[in-house]
Amino acid sequence: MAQTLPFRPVPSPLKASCHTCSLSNLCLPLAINETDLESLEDIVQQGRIYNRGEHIFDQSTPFRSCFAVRSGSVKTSIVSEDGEEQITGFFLPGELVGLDSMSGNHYACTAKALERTSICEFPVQKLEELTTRLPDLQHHMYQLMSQEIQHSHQLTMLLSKNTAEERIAALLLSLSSRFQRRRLSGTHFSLPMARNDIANFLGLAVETVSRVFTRFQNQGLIKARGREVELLDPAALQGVSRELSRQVCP
Amino acid sequence: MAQTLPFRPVPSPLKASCHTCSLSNLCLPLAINETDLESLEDIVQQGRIYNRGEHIFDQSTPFRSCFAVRSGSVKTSIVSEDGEEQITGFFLPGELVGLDSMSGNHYACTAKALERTSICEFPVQKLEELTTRLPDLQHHMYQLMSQEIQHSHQLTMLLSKNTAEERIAALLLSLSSRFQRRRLSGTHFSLPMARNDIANFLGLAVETVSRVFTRFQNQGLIKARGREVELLDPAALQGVSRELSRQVCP
DNA sequence: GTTAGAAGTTGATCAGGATCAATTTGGACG
DNA sequence: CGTCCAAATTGATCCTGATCAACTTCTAAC
Repeated sequence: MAQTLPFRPVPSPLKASCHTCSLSNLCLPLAINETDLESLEDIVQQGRIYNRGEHIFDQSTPFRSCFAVRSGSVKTSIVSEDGEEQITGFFLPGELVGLDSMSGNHYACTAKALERTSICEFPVQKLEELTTRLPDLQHHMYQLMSQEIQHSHQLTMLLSKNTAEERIAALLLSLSSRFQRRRLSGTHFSLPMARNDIANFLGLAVETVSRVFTRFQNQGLIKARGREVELLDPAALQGVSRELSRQVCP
Repeated sequence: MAQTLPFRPVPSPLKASCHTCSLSNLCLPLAINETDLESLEDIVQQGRIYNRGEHIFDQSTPFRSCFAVRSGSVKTSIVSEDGEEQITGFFLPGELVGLDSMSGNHYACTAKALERTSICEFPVQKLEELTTRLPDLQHHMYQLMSQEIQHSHQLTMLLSKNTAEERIAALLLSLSSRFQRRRLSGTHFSLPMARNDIANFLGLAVETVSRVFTRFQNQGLIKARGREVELLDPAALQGVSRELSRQVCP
C-alpha cells in the first residue's frame, strides 16, 4: 500500500513485495537471498486486513496456509472438549502463525486479530514445494518450528514452577524485548491484549493479574493505565521473573 | 541385530535396518516408500544402547543429530537460569527426540534414558539434505514438529486449567493409548518414570502425586504398586481427566 | 452527551495443593 | 541376607491464588 504512487503501473495487489517489507529480517525472507526471494513472493498473498476480534481461521477451517503478521497482532488459542479455552500464543509483526497446524487436515487452533491487523498468507502446499527447492528456506522452517517448541516448553516451565508475579513479569519482559527487536520502545508500549487474555495465557484469574499489575505499580516497577504500560525498572522486573533467558512466547 | 545369521555376510553394524524394524510404522520410515527407505538407512546410526540414567545429550552438547527411541524410554528436560528443572517430555519407542533443538548450535534440552534404552541416531545435516530430495519425508518432518507443538500446547492447557487429579488421569490415559498403539497392554503396564518425574512434568509436588495415586486406588480406578499400574476403570479415568483428545506428551 | 455493556479494579473468603516432617518401602550391592 | 540410601507414602499445617461479590472505568453506539 506504500506503493500506490500516482501515474505509475502498480503490481497486482496480490503480488507480494517482501523486498520492500520492513520485516524481511524477521519473517520468512530472512533465510534466503535476493534471487530466491522472488520465488517466495510468487506464492505469498499479501496484506489482507483483519479487524479487531476477526477470526483468521479456527479449528473447523481446512488447513491451507501459514500466516505472517505484517502489522498489528494475533492471538491463538485451543479449546478443550469441555469448551475451555487456552491461549497458546501472541504474535507480533514478522512472526509466523499456523506452524502448529502442519499436520492434520484442519487448523489445530483458532487465530484471532487482537487489533486492526495486516496478514500475509503462505499456502503450505506451495511453501512445501518451495522448501524442497530452497534448502536454506527449509532449514529456516525447521528453525522456526523448533523455536516454537522451545518457547512452548519455556511456557510450560513458567506455568509449572513460577508464581503469578513471576509469570507476569516474564510476559512483560518478553513483550518488551520483542517490541525492541522491532525498533519500538521496549519500555513504553501498549499491550495488544486484554487482562483477560493475559490471565488465560498465564493460567491465572483476571483478578490476580489486576492485583499484580497494581502491586508492580506500587513498587515502582511499572506504570500502567489500561493497556498503556511503562517499564520503570526493567532490571527489577528481571529480578522478579528470575526466568526465561529467551521469550515466553513465539 | 536380528540379522546376525551364521555363514552369511552381515552388513556393517552401523548400517541400519529400518526395513526389519517393527517401529517403521511409527518412526521416520513411515513417510517413505521402499526404495527411499534405503536412503534413510544410509544415514542412520542404529541401536546404540544407553543405561538407565545415562545422558544421550545435554544442553552443552553441540547439536548434531535427532534420535529415535528403538526400545526403552527417554525423558527430556530444560533447566532454567536458577537451576530449576522442567521435564518437557517422555518418549517411547518410535518417537523422535531432539526436534526442539533444530535451531541454535546446541541442544535445547537434556535427554536421559529412563531405563536400558536403544537409540537410533539421525545426523541432521544428512537428514536435511535427504528431506530436500524426498518431499514426503520433508512433509513428515513438518508433521512431527507440528505435532510436538500441539502436544506442548495441550500440556500448557493441562497445567493452566486442570487439577492434580485431572492432570494425572490425563497422563495415565496418554501412556495407556501410546502403549496400546505399540501393541502393548493399555490397561496393565509399568511406568517408565519415577513419581518425581511425574510430579515435575505435571507441575505438582511428589506428595500430591502420591496422594492422587492412592486416592485413585481407593476409588477403584487403578491398581498401583510402585511403577506397576493397572487401569481398572479407564472410562472413569477418562471422566476424571475431561481433557486431552490427543496425548499429553509427544 | 447519554447510556449500556464490557473490561478492569478492589475486597473478603475459601480451598487446592505446597511445604515441612516423619515413616515405610524398595532396590542395588557387598 | 543384611545394609544403606533413594523413592514413596502419609500426616499436619500453611499460603498462594481462585472464587464470589461489589464497584468503577472505559468504550462504543446512538
